Amino acid sequence: MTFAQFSRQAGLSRGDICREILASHRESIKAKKEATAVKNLELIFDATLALANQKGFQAMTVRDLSRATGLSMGALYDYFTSKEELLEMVLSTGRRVVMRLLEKGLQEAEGPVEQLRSAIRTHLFLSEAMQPFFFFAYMEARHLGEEQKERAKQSELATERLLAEIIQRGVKAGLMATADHQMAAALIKAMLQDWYLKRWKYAKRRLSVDRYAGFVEQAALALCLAPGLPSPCGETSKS
Amino acid sequence: MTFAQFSRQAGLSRGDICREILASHRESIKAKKEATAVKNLELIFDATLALANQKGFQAMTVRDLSRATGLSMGALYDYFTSKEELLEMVLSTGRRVVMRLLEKGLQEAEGPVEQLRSAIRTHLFLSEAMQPFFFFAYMEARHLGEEQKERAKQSELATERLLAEIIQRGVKAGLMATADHQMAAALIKAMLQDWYLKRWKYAKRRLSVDRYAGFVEQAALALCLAPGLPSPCGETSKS
DNA sequence: GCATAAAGCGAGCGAGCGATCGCTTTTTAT
DNA sequence: ATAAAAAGCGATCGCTCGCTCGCTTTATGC
Repeated sequence: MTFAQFSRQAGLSRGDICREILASHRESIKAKKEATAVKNLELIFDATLALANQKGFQAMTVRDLSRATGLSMGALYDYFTSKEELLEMVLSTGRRVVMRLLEKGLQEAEGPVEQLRSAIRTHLFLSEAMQPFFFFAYMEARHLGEEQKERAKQSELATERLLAEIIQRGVKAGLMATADHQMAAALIKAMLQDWYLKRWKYAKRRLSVDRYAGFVEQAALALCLAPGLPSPCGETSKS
Repeated sequence: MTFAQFSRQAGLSRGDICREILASHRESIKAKKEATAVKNLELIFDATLALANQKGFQAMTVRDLSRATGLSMGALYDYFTSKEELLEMVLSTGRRVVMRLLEKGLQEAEGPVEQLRSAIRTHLFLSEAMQPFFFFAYMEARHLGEEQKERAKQSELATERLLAEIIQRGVKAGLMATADHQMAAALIKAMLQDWYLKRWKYAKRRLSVDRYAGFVEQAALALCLAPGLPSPCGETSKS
């Protein structure tokens, strides 16, 4: 699977996402006509991600947002009740879309090794297609309230667990060998996240997400398949 | 080398660091007596890192800092001329200390494999000893002015290059095999950074930095020594 | 074409920010 | 004990922020 193939089948247009936001915040959004509401929500969300990723959500002012969208202060507040709610809208909607696509992309592979490859590619392609959102969610998570911050941490742990369980199945099937499947998953996750956190670095090197995915796959398999290396926690591998 | 050994020999007390800050900003700091200045600089820097890592530097107010340090607004401004200068003071001093210790820690290993191990451990132990600073520098880098932001990027690339050069020497010596030493270095760096970025996760698991270092070492060697895997960029390994 | 609803506007509000400075308290030296 | 120097203080300033609301403009239905 390449990124081009993934993009074609994922079908995550901004319009669809904004329609979803509209549906889940119908009562607090003043606009009555769907076409108008979706058009402005697209403007607002694009501008929010662009501005916040450049200078941080706290440093971004609602007046900045007004300038970037072409909407007045008053018009903006027809779509959210406070700046904090805007943050929460972006994050909760994004998280929902990501979770849906991640689970969908994983059901199709069979065998632990293929599942690991699939999980790596799906995660990378998703973070490529929604890079501004992924970066935003990572950097702004600590500015959230306690319950929202907890959800962000749970989201991180959930994707790590997903990787760990694949590796655990691989070990049980005798296809993989690692001293600690949770730790292996954590290291793989760190490599996956580097793609959207260090975009500037990889963009400068003209490295495509397909090639990056290839490297991470190779590294992950070297890590999980490697036999006989001394285990750092005192046990040897289980194979 | 363990973290305990590293801590003993590194000798980076807060007092020493603050004395260094004082020396490099002597003209703009109003306090005349060194003892007083160092004591207050310690208060200010500790509180700044704690507050900024909890809510972000932008969201932290100088009044928060006043409350946390027990110093008045006026007294604080005897130690920096603006909130922005405070940010720059913390980052530039931290960067200087880190660079000095990193280079010092690396001169003592011989042979590419031992140098790679040493680089991994030194980086991890340093980020453990100065975790608040590392986290701060990572998260606040984009709030800096353009020239400071450029220095932060250069710093990131410098440590990556350091790893890449070790791997390149290992390949030339026939001890390592990888399709792309720069990419291998980038992935190792991502694993190193995860330690101070996801502190909450590893703390909850009661994972020591020594054990984490063992895992990363194992992963890095699996990545660099792995023979015969198909290269994702179309060439086979050079060995 | 007109009445009504929907959408959009932006000056203005109070709050809280970074930063200042004339004054008081503490320390030091004689 | 006293004068000078150093350190510490916090009310106050100008400014910008998030947010509001009465008004204008645009779209819709008959």
